[in-house]
Amino acid sequence: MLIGEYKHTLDDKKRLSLPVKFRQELGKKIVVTRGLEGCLFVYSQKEWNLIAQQLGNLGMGQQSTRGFARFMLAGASEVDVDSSGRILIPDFLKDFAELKNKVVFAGVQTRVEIWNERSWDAYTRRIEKEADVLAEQLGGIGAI
Amino acid sequence: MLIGEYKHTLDDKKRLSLPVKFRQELGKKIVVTRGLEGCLFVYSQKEWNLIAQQLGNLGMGQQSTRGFARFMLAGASEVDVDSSGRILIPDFLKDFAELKNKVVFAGVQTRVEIWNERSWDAYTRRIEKEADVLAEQLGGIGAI
DNA sequence: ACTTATGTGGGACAAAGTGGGAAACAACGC
DNA sequence: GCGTTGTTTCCCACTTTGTCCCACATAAGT
Repeated sequence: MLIGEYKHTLDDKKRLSLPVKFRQELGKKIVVTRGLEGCLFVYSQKEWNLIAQQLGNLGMGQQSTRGFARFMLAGASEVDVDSSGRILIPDFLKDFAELKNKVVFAGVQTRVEIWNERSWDAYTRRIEKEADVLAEQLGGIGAI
Repeated sequence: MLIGEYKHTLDDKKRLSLPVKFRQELGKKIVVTRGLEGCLFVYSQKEWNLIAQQLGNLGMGQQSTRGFARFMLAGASEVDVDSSGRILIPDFLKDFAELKNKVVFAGVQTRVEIWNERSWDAYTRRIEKEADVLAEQLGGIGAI
């Protein structure tokens, strides 16, 4: 399971080293795509196949699902992990997520998210405040 | 069942020894996550899997559950217990809970909580004052 | 008082993360 | 065609952090 939070640096050559804890589970070929709330989603090849299949199953019927499928599929990029555990972030994804020198990796079970540091800090601060309320709601379904 | 209160020290290397009474029940691999009221939650691998599964079942459709899943999952860290019964607290969790040199372990049935000493003292003092009121509320449902 | 268990500290070593240079490659102008 | 420029890829090296191991101190039990 992919969990945890790590701060890494995106260097001038657009290289980004993956946290060691994620390397084994992600494998040598991974998929990076546009995510929600302005971050990037990272999947292992295997997980990506499942996601792609589910997006395909949504069908062509509705405009909104077509849009979401395009968002995820067209925004996807297959990248190799190099010998020192680093990946190259394509320009359009770097721009999309507004990645600067400092980025945050966040493991969320089946995927890893890549955030611009400032956005992540702002997001977590907001969620922290809401966490108590959310916990109460979820408590009702026995989650905690 | 995990019960009791223990004061331990977090050293310069961010090492923290677990109270002996908790070691057996928690096992060799444990999970530390962001908790509520500014403390950390500690679960055994087994307990954590139950929680992670329920969080996974929430799906990534809704914004609020996505937020809470990120809070709990990205806020989590799987840590090993070393040969002398110590764990390493990641930086972001140390910052989150504002842990200083002295911390408090509190056993709460299925989980252990880790508190900054001052927050714990303040929290318990507050709860003590409210205890009689809380007891009345709980008395109404036959708990006490 | 002696032995055992527990909590704490420090030093040595290994590994992770990061930066920079050299080689390979393509695009461009002269 | 040739050289220049800029980009990409690979490899090496440095710095910091994490990990392991051992030692000491205090407390508890015999």
